Amino acid sequence: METENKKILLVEDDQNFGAILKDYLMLNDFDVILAKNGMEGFEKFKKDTYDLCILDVMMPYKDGYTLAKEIREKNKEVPIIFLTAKSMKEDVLKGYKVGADDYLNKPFDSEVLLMKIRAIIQRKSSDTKTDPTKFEFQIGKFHLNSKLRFLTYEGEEPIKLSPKENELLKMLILHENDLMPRELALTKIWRDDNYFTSRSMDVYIAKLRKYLKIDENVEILNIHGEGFRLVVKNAVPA
Amino acid sequence: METENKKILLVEDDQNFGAILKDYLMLNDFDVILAKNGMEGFEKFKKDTYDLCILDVMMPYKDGYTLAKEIREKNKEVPIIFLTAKSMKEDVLKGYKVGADDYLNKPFDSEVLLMKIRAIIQRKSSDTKTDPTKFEFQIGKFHLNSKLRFLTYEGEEPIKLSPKENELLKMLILHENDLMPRELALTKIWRDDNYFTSRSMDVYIAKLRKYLKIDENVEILNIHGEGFRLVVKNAVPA
DNA sequence: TTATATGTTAATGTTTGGTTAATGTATAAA
DNA sequence: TTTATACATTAACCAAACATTAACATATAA
Repeated sequence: METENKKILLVEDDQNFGAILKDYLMLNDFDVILAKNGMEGFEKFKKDTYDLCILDVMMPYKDGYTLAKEIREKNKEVPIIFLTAKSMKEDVLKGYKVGADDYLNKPFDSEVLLMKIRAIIQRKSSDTKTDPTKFEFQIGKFHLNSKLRFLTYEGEEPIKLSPKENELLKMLILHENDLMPRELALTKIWRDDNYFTSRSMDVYIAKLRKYLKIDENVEILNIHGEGFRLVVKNAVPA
Repeated sequence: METENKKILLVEDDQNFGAILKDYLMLNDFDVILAKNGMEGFEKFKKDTYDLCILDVMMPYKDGYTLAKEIREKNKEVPIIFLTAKSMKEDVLKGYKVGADDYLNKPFDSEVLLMKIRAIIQRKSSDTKTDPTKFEFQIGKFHLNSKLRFLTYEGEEPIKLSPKENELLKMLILHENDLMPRELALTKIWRDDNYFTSRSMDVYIAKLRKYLKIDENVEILNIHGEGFRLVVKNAVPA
């Protein structure tokens, strides 16, 4: 659908390698801006907002750590991954001190990089999600208005949700693709955690599953002994 | 590089042996502070910060376990290695319960000690690993999400892990290419060490091996009487 | 060799979850 | 006061997930 691709700032002085990596990432549905040194990287960083920065450590003019420090002054949130040929521990540590989110030694497996990128982006974007004033949510093709307690799907009739159904679904959405711990829902929504409230919650999960069944891309999974997880499979790109 | 040497607190009542060991460690680029009994050891521990403690178990005034307990009250992180002439199981267990990271029977091979020291220090201080908030791990081409409890490999369907499978695999990964002592897993994960929990653990090792079989570069080896070792062969360049 | 440790699969036991229906409870309409 | 209603809880039954134990084969160390 219309979901924007995540934007990555890639700073890499090896032009050859940089270009290959850029192409690879773009093939995997990221928007990539490539800078060929630290100076240029910082200029480009200031001119736009990014979901992730991938910085080579060893670069002329300005190394990756210095650049990272400058980036951190402007933005404390944006995830940073360092690429380095060194595997020496001191360097890794230095990176984390500067605020790295992860570290990758060259040569690296491109699959690994992709997974790290996805994991990091997901992690970051899910902790910025907790705005208590927000009451409208999109989940796959569903739309939840948690103030009016309506769940709508495409052209279908809106489904009216009971207070408990509503709160539970909202909490699941706030933890989209992540674990919503059983205990959390019970203490926040049921205000008690015992055998019966727990069974009650299971009954509500069943109700929600019934509502969500019309969209096969949305489902509530159980993580045995831990809680539930609302997963939304990727909407297929056009 | 300018990296500071790692600082080790060595507590050993046999003055002769203590001095030799101290020299040996210093020759290998560690800073070593030697204390000749538990009391003195604790005093020295309080006065400085250390990267590792090596404690003899049998000492006058205050034995190694008691000292370890005191150290743990002050500092839950610092790695501890016990040295002991005894190889009795109860003692080993007692050590792990007190929070030991490893165990070494006298007489021991000094090379072995060195390796253990290096492995432990790296494990602990490459701090992302100790960070309890970290739940994603890369192991060869596998990726473990220990929060959602699944193991993915390349494009394959994620494998769902049970709580025990998950914890055991995580512990193996934290000791990657190094020994994961049997007793450590049993005391931390099974919270008990007896014939049956030990057999149970073997069953879980078999399960994990089955999952990991798809990648021939990753395997779990047994070290007879000691524990297991997760080895990862050559990471392939991109 | 002999005792002990491990590998592995299957059987058994236990806990947790999925689901539907019955029951309880409050509120407001008839 | 009844009755309808919306909602929540409890009950009951079954299935799935998980953990342990058993059983037997094999390996290792002394």
